[in-house]
This record gives sequence, structure tokens and C-alpha cells, in this order.
Amino acid sequence: MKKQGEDILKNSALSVTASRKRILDIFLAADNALAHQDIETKCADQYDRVTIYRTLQTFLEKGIIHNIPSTDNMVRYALCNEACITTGHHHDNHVHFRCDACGKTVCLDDVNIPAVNLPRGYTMKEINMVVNGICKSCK
Amino acid sequence: MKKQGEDILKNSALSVTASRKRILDIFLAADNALAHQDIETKCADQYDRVTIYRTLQTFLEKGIIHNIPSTDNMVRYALCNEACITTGHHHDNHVHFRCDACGKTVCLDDVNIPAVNLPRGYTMKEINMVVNGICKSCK
DNA sequence: ATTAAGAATGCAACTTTGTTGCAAAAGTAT
DNA sequence: ATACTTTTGCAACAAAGTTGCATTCTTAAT
Ligand SMILES: [Mn+2]
Ligand SMILES: [Mn+2]
Ligand SMILES: [Zn+2]
Ligand SMILES: [Zn+2]
Repeated sequence: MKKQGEDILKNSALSVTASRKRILDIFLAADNALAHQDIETKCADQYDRVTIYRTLQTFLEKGIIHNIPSTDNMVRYALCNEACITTGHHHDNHVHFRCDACGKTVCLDDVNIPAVNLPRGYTMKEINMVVNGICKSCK
Repeated sequence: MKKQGEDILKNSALSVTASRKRILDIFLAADNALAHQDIETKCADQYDRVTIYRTLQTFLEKGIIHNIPSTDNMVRYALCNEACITTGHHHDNHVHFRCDACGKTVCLDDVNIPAVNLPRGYTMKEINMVVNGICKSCK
């Protein structure tokens, strides 16, 4: 096949450009969530920093990637599942895990975020859960 | 009384300085979590930016404040409860809420984070939950 | 109250991160 | 192949964060 990246772009009605394909490939090859910086390290020699910013923004809006909150000012991004890509909006209701040992952040796709009861008057739109600890590779 | 801020500093074995008192006062008066920038806006004329960075770092380490993850590269800080201050490490297992309308982030101190089952091999140390939506003031 | 030791602050210089406008280049549809 | 639209790179900038060091402030002991 070898055109998965291109397919994703076409399905999202995005024009197929070298930088977008490259950045998608980086995500497809990654086993953990990536910060802007990680991507820049991998391809700043080929593509401009600004292009990376704009590409990530575009991917976010199209439901190709989702972002993961952090307390270190390093928002990380990971590929979405099919549902987000096809519907064009996000359904990423899984837990994220940040390993204190290796520093990797991963999507726990099989772990759903449990329900939570908000006080009267609050309306929930999105929910995010990030767990810190030791991952299964580092334990 | 009027010495709550000073008491917190003393209980944490921190020397009592004007900037620390001021920053604590800002937190004590706030009804929502504050980013570095918010604090800077309120007192950059009196205290150096670097001092604010270092003070927040110190307060974090002493369990005086905790930080709240975000996807907008604006980590926010809020006062901890007694338990963190007295023990010197964090027990902030409550849910945080970010209002899409007013932009405020608040601690829902009464809403505990529900338990979550991690896959085999993962060890949990900390857990963070942030909910987005409309707060009770904006609804 | 003085003083000495240690801690915190301010400043300068710097690095990193993120934003914007615009011209050139590349992609898409005809 | 052409015209139209979108994306990219560049430059210039603004904002955010870091570090070393001299000065000032706190604290605790005299
Ligand atoms: Mn994820
Ligand atoms: Mn909180
Ligand atoms: Zn790990
Ligand atoms: Zn609100």
C-alpha cells in the first residue's frame, strides 16, 4: 500500500503536500505522542518551523490528530482513530499516560474515561484525563 | 488576622518576602486558577518576571499551589488545600473545569476524580482530569 | 540592636517558542 | 497547459522562559 498518509489527507479534503505527508508519516511511525519540538527535530532541516505549526493546526481542525494537555508547556499530539477522521470532529475519550521514567506519553485507547458528576449548573463538552506513573516498558 | 499568607510561608519553612506575600495574596483573592501571565499582569510593575517564575516554582515544590494541565500552553496554578501544605506533597485529586465562555479554570474541590483501571504493567502515581464546557456563572 | 551567613531578588543577556504578512512555489481542477 | 487556489518559506517580530551574577533582604545568633 504505502499510501496511508495520502489517503488520510484526501479523506480530509486536504491537498497532498510533501510536508503534510512527511509529518503524517512521523506520526504513523511514532509509538508515543509528539510535541511540536519532536517533529521539528525530525524535519526542521526539510521544512520550515512555521509550516509545522500550521500543519499541526490543520490536522487538529480536521480531526487527524488530537492534543494532550500537560503541565510542562509541551502540548503533545497523537493520531486520532478512524471515527475522528471520518466525522471530522473529535471522539478521543480515552485516557492518556505519561511515564515519569521514559518521558513518553501514550494513548491508552482501550481505557475509557470514567463518567464524572459535575455540580449543578456545569455543562460538560470535553473531558481529558492524564495519568502519570511508570509505563509497562519501564517498570 | 490578615496574616494568612505569612502563615503559609512560615509553615512551609520559606522566608517571608514581599513578593511571596504579594503572590500568595493574589492567589488567596482569586476565584479561579491563574497562569504565570495573570500574575505578571497584576504585579510586574512591582516584581521582576524572573522572581515570579521562581516563586511559582517554589510554591509548587512546597505544596502551596498545584498546576493544572492545558492544551493552550498556559499552565495554570491554584492554591492547594491544607493537606498539601502540611504534608509538603500533593493530594489534589479533584476535577478541574475550564469554561469555554468566560475562560476561567476552577478547582471543583468537591468532585473527586473517579477510579480508572490501567492496563497490566502500568503504575499510577498522579492523575489529572480537566473538563471543558460551560460553567455555572455563564450558563 | 548588630552582625554574619545564607537566601531571594533584579538585571542583563540570551535561548526558545509562537505569530503574522507577504511573495514565491506547489497543488488542483478544467 | 492554464488559471485559480492553497500552501510554503522567509523575514521580522513578539512573547515566554532560562541562567549567571552582583546586590539586597531575611533570619538567626550574638
Ligand atoms: Mn490519545
Ligand atoms: Mn485544583
Ligand atoms: Zn516509560
Ligand atoms: Zn464561565
